[in-house]
Amino acid sequence: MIDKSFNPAAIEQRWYERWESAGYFRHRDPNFPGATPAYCIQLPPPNVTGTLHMGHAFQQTLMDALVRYHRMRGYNTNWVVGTDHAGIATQIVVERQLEDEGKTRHDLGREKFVERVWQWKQQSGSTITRQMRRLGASANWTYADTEGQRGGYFTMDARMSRAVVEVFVRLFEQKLIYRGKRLVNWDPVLGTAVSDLEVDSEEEDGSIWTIRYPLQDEEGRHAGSISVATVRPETMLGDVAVAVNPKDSRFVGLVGKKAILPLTGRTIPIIADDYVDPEFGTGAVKITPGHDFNDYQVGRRHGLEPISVMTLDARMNERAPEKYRGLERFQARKQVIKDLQEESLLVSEKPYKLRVPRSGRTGVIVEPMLTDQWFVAMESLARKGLEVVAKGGVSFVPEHWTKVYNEWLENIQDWCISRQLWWGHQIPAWYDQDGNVYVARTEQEAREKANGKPLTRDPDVLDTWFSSALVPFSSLGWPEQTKDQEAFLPSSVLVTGFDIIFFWVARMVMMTTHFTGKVPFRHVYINAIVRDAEGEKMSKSKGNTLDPLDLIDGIDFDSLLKKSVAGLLRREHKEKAEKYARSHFPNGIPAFGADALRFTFASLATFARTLNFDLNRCEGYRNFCNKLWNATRFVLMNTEGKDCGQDESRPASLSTWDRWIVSRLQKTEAEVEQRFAEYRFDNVAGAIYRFVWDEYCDWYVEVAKRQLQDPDEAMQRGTRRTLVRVLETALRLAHPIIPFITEELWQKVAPPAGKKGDTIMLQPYPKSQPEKIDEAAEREIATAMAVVNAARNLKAEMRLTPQQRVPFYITGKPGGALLAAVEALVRPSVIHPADELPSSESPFAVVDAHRIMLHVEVDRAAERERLSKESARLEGEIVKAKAKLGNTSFVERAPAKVVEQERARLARFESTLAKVRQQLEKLGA
RNA sequence: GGGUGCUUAGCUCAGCGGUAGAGCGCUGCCCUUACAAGGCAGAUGUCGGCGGUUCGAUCCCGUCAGCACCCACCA
Repeated sequence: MIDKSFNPAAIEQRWYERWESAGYFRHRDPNFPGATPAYCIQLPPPNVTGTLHMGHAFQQTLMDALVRYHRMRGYNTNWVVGTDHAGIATQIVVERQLEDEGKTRHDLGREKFVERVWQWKQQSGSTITRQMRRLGASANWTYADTEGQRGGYFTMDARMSRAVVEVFVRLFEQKLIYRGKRLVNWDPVLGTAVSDLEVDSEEEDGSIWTIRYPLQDEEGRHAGSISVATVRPETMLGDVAVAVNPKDSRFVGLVGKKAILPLTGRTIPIIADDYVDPEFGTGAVKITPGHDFNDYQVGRRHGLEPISVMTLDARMNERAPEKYRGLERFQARKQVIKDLQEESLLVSEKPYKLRVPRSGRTGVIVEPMLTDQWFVAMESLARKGLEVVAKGGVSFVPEHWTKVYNEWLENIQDWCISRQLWWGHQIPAWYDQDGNVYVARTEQEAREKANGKPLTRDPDVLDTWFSSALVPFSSLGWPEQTKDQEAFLPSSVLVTGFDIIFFWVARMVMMTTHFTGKVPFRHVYINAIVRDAEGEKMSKSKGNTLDPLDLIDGIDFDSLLKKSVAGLLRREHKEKAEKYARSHFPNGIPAFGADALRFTFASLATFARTLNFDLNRCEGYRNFCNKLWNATRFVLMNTEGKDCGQDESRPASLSTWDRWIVSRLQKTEAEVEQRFAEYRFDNVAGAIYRFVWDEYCDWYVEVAKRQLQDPDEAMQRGTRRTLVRVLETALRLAHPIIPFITEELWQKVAPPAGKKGDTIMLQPYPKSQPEKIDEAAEREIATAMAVVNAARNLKAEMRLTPQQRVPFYITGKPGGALLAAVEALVRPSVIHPADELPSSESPFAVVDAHRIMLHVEVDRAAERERLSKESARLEGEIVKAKAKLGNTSFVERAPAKVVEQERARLARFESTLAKVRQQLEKLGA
């Protein structure tokens, strides 16, 4: 016999290993005879050196549920998984490690540094894949990376790298990749360009300065001045013009004249451009093409050469006056302001709210910097990306995300893909001494192209997202024509967060369409972002993060506290984290197990865009697992070693209750199927929860207890058969969401249910059989339930304990199912079916055609009060119903069915009221 | 400045034209031979405000308010 209560730790560990080693997760050879349709999901590859967080756990739960569901439905499932080299993120981590040793990457040199990163990858690379396994992810780990860690592909392994090079070369040959000196977002701390998407701009408090630029007439004499407004005074050293709006009458005479750029003595032209808003500031704008994106455009329009006045680490360079050289940009700002003040050229300084662009990685203010970079020309790719979505080849769930996708692609800029980092795919481009570029698959090939000239390779690496964009096909063996590609591209659905629609989803669509002519996936399910119970973003500094593993294994308070403050540097963050832990987890976290965690995630997976993770919900679903466990325990106690009707030749009779639960099961199966198709995991989980708990446990099992005592052997046999078969089906139904407990229990339940198999994982998924839906049984049971509920109400009203057994009277010729339920659930001392209730002061209730009574001595006053309340409620309902039916437009215009329903309601209320009044009279006498 | 989503019971959320729902929490009674991680019963809602469409609106439309997020080059 199984344990008295559910203990996840005892069962989870062993099952995963057995599943994996038995090869159940692997896809089948797509060419095997009688191949079933493919079902494929691409995992958004997590950072190879990262750890599993709640967002991952949530996403992966949904993916695993889909994969398990389809596997059981007979699909050839392939959950393609892997890890990402995460260029910047990983490089930063290793650089921090070096920092602790008092070194920089430059001390090591590129080769040694990259070696060191590989070491780190080796060491921590399997953490996250191990954690995925704890969650129960039935992923196809067989696409092993070069180190054979059984972690799926790695975006920098040989196979994936080959695809990256191939794509780069082809795009270059197609002139969709080009190199050029452009203004790009520059992170001066990392010393690399970043893409537009990697820059976040937040509104911050700053200042706006007005500076006076003296004017010069044709003879070089001073002739008044023009004032400009700026939030970045230090960039004035790189000004090349002052711009005004051509329609601005104030400046009509000035266009074409020269201004003297203060502090430098350079003269710069005054130009006219529509870009200038006459209403804003002074109506005149300093133009600094070397350090501002707008000014860059203005400069190009007017043929003005940009002047870059900063070095790559954001200090003033040799183009700035000597005084400022070497000053860091914000020191330079102070100095510039001071000097302008001294020359009486500073008109004003005012507080100002401005949007400050910061690097997503380092948080440092990004500097627009003129550098040589590689770009992907996006226009034609974006057009294809828009087209496949417009034509329905790819569709978003929920649908409204389509708009976000479209709007980004419609306004797309060229993608800067080069990064001045060391960790990543090095760009396959070589230069000769004259600066000619040779893009090639290998150095050998480049040399041939260069006719043997000495070459040096471009030191830059590619944006991590460049390789990620290729995953849908590179993971399946492209550029080889593989069978996997044939079968699993496009994948069925991509499950991911909205935060990477641009970074990843759109780029996969474009690249995959371009290179394979196929879409990467058919559906994009955008999952909610996981927040804490109060709806706050989870962040380490707030201390409100949860580790999914802690929810599975449990953690005591001290360890939790230690973990939550670990790695926090600032004291206020530590205090905050501690406070959060103390108020939310004063006793730590109990071990809920992976199944409970997964069920919780599924239940919370509505179409809302945020998911507030509530520990209490998790506890509730752990309890659900326990309920399932104990229901199984009960069934096993009553079926093991007994005849459960497997032998069809022996008589087994099925009661209305048996037929009812089977009928309900069919409807639940149908609902689950529909909900899965809609990606409404909350409703999948809800349907299973309600069936198991509210119907099977609360009603069927209770009635079954009585049926098992029935003297009729056939009845007993039928009951055992229903008990065990319905349970066995329910376990299969629930398996995609709660794989561990269902496997454990199924192993025990399958034999008495007449099922054979090594694992529940590969059993067929329950399919609704409409012929087993029994509406008559459902109607009869609905009445039986209503009678039981009414009787329970009466008992509660009279303050009878469950143990007190009193005579039960019922009119209206109750059927066997009803009486069985009353016997099992009301537990009267005796049941009296009768034509009329006995004349008594005992309370009674009316249910459909039945009047029921529990015969006891009553407290007349209390009973009068109860009946008065009931009578008032009924009167209210009658008034409402009459008003509705008295409304001629309702009767004439509402559908006949609705009107009929309303009439029936009214009649029911009236007859019940009459009976209640009668009883009241009796009591009042 | 554009755009999207949200506002329903104390909390977290379903529902979405025809009698307001779930889980958790709360109250009361029960250790009834699967389960106290349980059973039974109970309380709790101007379905954000205002208009409109409709026989009928929590649901559709308009509008306002609040919250959240995304995008954007105004110095």
